[in-house]
Amino acid sequence: MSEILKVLKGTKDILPQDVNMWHLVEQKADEIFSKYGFKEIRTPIIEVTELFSRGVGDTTDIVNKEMYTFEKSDRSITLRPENTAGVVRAYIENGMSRLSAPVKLWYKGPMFRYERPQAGRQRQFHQVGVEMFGIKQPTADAEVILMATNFLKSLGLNDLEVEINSLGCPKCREEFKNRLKEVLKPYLSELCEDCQKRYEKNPLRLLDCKVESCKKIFEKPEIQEVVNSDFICEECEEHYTAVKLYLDRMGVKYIENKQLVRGLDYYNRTVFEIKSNNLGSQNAVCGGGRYDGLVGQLGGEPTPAIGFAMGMERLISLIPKLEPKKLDGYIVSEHPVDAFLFAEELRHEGLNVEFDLTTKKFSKQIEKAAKVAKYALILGEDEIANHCVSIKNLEKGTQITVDRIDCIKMLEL
RNA sequence: GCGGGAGUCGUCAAGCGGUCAAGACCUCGGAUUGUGGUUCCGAUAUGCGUGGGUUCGAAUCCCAUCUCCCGCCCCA
Repeated sequence: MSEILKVLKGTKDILPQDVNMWHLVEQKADEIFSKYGFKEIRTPIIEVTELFSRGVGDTTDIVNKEMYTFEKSDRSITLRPENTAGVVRAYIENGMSRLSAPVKLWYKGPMFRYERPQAGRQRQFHQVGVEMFGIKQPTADAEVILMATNFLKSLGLNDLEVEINSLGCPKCREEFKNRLKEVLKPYLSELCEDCQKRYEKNPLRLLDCKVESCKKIFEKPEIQEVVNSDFICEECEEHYTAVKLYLDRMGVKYIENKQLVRGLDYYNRTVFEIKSNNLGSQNAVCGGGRYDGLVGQLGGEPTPAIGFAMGMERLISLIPKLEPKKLDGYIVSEHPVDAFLFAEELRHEGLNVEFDLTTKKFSKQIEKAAKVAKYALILGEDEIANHCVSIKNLEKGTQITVDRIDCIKMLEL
């Protein structure tokens, strides 16, 4: 197969037989998010590169090695690797801070990351996500998490686990980082290469290293003490406790996971993930958290905010396949003009109808009808002469002949 | 970016150095000249991811490359 006949690595065609799954996810997103007052927003797929380096954070892998970036008329442009930065940009640029808080937005669409593809990970993938601006109270955190679980339930996904954690605010997190670095300093040379990098870049990520030798070091009592200490300040603690209380009252089951550290720099306080055991190693279907500093950091009025994103491919892989939809009717006739006219008539009435464009033999047309439609609509000599149609129910095998005017009523039954 | 496995018709697959590359499903045509989903017959890979090499001979061996899968990393 020549190069031009292959999709690019890490990209996929979404084929007709799977599109109904995508529609289902999109339609449920619209339905559920609307119930909570979220409005859809569509932002461009390309943005100025700096939006991501400043927004997502230039210590992250996403920005450092995974962006599709190119130059055009002296500007550095990037295919969005995620959509929070873009939505925040739109929020600021369109003056949405003047709107009455909360401003609740949701989006869906393709994202691009130059990564090594594997199960549940593509270079072009799709996310549905939400962002809520202007509410610092823990009710916002709880509402967003609750909505995420309800959305997943509406797709029939029940055996998922919600994990939550609090990263504290910049102040208390900084203190924690320093304490962590201090206690790890003596072992720095024993840590794996990645951890040594993380030590400088993002010490919080050290905690979920999978290398055995690192794990052993982290098990040392003096380190465990720091890891398990409740480093977050009183205000953050209060916020976190309230979030958990609301979740408890709303019946949302969750697991607290102190190791849960999201990879994007902008998060603070509440972070959460929703995981499935049926996804292999890329097991998160949803990830999100609070990012109170981002709007200000990008040049807007400081505005608290919280959101999440879900991987649509991962969602769809968890949903049982839907049966493809059949046509309402397939017109069987050896007289193309009559078939054509009748098909159009029915289409105008809102029915999905096809007829045989090649005028094959009668029995072949019936066979085709049985494959693609619920009813065969037979227009033979007699029917044409009497302006009627024979309707054959292809599941039951029954057949009746009616006046064409009554056909639509019959099909709707 | 780093490890491991795999690539034979649209799909699932047999073949593992020596005729014409099994078979099944799908698709198409016929048996059936106005009635299908059962049955029967027939068609469909000068080709075995791609490019080199070894050999009298290669889908089968070797090298490279691409892609997919699994793990690491990272994340949705």
